[in-house]
Amino acid sequence: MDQPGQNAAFRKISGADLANGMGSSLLPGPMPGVECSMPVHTIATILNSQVSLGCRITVQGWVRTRRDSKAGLSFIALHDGSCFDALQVIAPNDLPNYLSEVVHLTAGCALRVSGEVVASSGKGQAVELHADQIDVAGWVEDPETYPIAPKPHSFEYLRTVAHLRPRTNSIGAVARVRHCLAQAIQRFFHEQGYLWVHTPIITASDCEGAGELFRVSTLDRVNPPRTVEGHIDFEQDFFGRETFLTVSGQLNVEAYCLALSKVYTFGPTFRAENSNTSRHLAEFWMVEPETAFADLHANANLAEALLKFIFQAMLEERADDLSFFAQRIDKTCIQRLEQVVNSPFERMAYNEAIRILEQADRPFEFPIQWGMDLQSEHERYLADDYVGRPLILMNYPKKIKSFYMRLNDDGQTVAAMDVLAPGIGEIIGGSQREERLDVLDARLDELGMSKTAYNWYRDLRRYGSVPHAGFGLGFERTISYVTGMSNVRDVIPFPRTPRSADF
RNA sequence: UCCCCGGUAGCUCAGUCGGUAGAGCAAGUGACUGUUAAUCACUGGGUCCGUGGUUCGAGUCCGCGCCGGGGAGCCA
Repeated sequence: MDQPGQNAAFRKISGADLANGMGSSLLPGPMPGVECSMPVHTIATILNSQVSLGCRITVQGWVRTRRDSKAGLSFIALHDGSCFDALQVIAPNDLPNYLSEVVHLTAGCALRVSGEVVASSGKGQAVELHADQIDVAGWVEDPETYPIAPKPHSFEYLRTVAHLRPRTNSIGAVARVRHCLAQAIQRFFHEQGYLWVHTPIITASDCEGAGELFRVSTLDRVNPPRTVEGHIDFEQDFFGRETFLTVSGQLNVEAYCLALSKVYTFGPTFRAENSNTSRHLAEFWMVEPETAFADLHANANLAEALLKFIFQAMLEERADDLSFFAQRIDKTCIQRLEQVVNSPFERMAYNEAIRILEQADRPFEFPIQWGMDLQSEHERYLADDYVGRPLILMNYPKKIKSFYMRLNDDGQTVAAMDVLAPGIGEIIGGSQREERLDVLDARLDELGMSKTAYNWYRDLRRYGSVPHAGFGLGFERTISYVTGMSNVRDVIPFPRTPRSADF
């Protein structure tokens, strides 16, 4: 109802706000100089009973389905993305545009609807909106070829219409889950006293060792400048040297770690690997905390606490979307999250893992041998079958791990760790870093890597070096694990993979 | 990049022995209905991924290419 004072509880909306997509926000408090006749509500607030029955309100969104009844009304399922469920709008046939517009609405049409919130006399919902005004903001020009029909689509097909797939139940739910997880990650680190460090996207380091790099260049592609030897002369490139998109913020964030103690990065990373699997993207997001005065065990504890915190947030904040995933995508996804939150992660040394694999009553394609890198089949056996919950594997042979990982006293293993999630595999890879300059240099020499290229990194070991540790959490793999969506291409808005950068 | 499988209506798929195209859903129209994956009837809808070949004749068989899926490697 338009009682004085009620509007004040909600931010008033202007046309400019609507154009900016702010119309459905529910920020409290008035905005000076902005006038509007009626508050605009998100569907979430209505379905959460935050709006009293009898209130006259406006909602805005897109039609999911329309059903007509000869009782003199139509039912419109209206969706605005604020929650999983659609709002049922009752459109009585005495609306002035009922015959001319309402009965022709199809999936995807954009509407502004005003009316009264009433108790539903149907079964599927508690409340509905009895419309007294329906404005069609945008029609679907050819309903027959509208790519998102009100029916199940394959995810493979939806990738070909990535600009419209967020209108589906699944991808919309993924978007809310992704946001919720991102917020929970930031909240966790903030509450733990970690600083978010914005490490560079462009890097000159061509041997971070984590994968193939994308080159960043402004040189003429057809006739690039050449050196006298005939090589491309990157001296004339934008940065005066060869540069790439980063594959990891780790080395840079270590510098801030050794000044601010507790730091993390959260941003996109890029790998030009020709990987064609359900777990790899050329552009993906990664969370990389780095903690000073921390050893591998503190690092593992942080990884476990982080995952438990964000999964708990999921259970509390996105129950609607989770129940959809449990119903349609992966029956076990909710109990899996509850189990992870409530039970300790298993910790296991690489040596022990090898012993267990040797004794497994199952043949492996790759025979078990100390010193080998664990294959997918081995990780799967350990995490899925032997342990059955998240598993932290630690202390791998140095030969299969990166140069910056701290050498253990046995001289054979390094303080590395992988967190393996059942059904997904590795979602976290991390280590305690080598803080001793002489040991680090020996490793660089051993691997034939240039010490001068790493001078600034070596400086950190020269000036007030301390033990420190960190890890990388694959954000898309985490979303996959939470939702049961089996392909990471379906948990990032616009996936980039080999031979595919559409949209 | 390697191995295996697939590409037919807007979508999901069937298509026998090589003989010229089918279903469900979606869409349109109508009937019915406080409906909710509504139901029922009718109607429209096809570059059978592309290309070359075999054949009297190719959705079907063969070569090459492109795209997609599953697995592997790389990794997060």
